[in-house]
Amino acid sequence: MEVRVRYAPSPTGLQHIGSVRTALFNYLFAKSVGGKFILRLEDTDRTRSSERYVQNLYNTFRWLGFYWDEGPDIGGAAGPYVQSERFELYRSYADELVAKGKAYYCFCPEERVSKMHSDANSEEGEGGNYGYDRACRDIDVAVATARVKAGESHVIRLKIPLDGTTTLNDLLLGEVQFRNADVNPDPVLLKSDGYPTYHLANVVDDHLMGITHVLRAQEWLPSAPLHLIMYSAFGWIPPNICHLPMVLGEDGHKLSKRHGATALNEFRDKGYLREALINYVAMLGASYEEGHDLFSLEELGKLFRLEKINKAPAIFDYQKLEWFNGQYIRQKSDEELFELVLPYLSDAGLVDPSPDKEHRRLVLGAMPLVRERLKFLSDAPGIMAYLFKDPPFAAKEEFVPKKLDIAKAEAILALDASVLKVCDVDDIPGSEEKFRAAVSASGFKFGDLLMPLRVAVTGAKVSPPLFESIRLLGLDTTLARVEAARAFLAG
RNA sequence: GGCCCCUUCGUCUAUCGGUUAGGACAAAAGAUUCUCAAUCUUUAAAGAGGGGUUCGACUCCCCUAGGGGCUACCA
Repeated sequence: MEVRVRYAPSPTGLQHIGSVRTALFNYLFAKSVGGKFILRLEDTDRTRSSERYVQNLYNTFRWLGFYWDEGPDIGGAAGPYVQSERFELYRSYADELVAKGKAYYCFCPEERVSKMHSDANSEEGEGGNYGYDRACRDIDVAVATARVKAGESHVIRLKIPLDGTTTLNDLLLGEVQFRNADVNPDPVLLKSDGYPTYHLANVVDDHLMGITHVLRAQEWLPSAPLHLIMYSAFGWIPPNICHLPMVLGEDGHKLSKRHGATALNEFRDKGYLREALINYVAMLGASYEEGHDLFSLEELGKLFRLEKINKAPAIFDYQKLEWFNGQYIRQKSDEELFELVLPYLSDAGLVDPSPDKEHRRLVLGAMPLVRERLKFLSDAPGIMAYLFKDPPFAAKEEFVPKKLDIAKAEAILALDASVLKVCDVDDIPGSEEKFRAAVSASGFKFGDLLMPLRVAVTGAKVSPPLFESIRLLGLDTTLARVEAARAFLAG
């Protein structure tokens, strides 16, 4: 039988690390067994769902580069893939459960129920289960049906068995037993607005869409028995279920905004590469081959094994992700990196979005100089600005090598200028040779000779390699900057 | 409070009863070097605690502790 898995987000927020991780694991699992990966939009929360988040979802996955085989935007045989478009379905299935005596109409005002919850939470509880008191469970069906027909506002609740146990055979966790008395007492299946809750919709749709494996985050574990009870109420065979370990922030809590960047578009804007993100996230809570840790999406799809996933939650480590990012940046060719970095340079106003020949030459030529200095693509404008405009000079002290003074720095600059004038700046070893010769003649150290020049040319004590930079800029620009710096120091 | 899950270096992990407990990130030191990076070498760093089972436990079982999640007409 063909394996079918789904990613079923609700468009109530931006795509973030946690949800993308679930999606990725589903995708990799599907790939590893030649199955299908399906997207289903769970937009049954009418107040929180928004089209904006749907677009964010599409954008995110287009950027990441792994996509579903069936989904709202590309269609498929099991559609529609948007739950609001399947609206009528859920009512009829909920009614079916009522007819079977597995669910019931509930007329309790929402305020009564929520008051019950808040009371239960404020009392320093003496134990037992909180939640709905099942007041409507035993209303005569005929009476209840009549009230519904009369138009009375109501919800439909699932009858959780009062005793017995429900056993989940989790693909990762193994057998997990729940006493039915501990399960959320009679959860709502159909809301008073006629929309299903997650519980109903996910069970109905997973069944109708032929989902064979449900991989979801471990935060869903407590509702697994409820879903199992529903499957058996319908008389359906439940899918295989696997609860994935959660991703936590540095403080050990569920990853959220306060941990820093968590939304995928933030990572993209910051200049993370999709390869790095995918590679890192895939390795969070799982292991593949020992010995190396750089894997492409394709390799991960081949190597993925459910059994290799860890049960314990994993802490999201931004530093390790940064390392992956550096690795992938360094793998890029000059041309590839050029394309990646260009949007950042143009956003910073350094180059035109479609740069002229001279700017292309500069940017492309700078790629070998900056490649291993970029942690993020967004570092590019800061590192490369001096290539496009004369640097502002911050402070005179910047020019001064250790143990020297401003007058010495100025003298060094004068010397540098004279050496530069006899250099062929395209000949880097040759130029360096000439400067080394000047070292012995002047008595300054090689580094001391270059520091003021570096600051004059690049505007900072930390920069890409000096001689390469000078070659890119050309002798005229370089000498002009040296003169400007001398004037600055003298002034 | 109740229920459930989890527990190897700071972090991500390897180990499927017998290993000097391995690797990666981060950290520290060194090499290299025109700065900063990158790179290379080296170092430090772990089986939560207590009981069992066993000839032998990180590995299996139990208890304790700790961490996490859930406990909605949100998903």
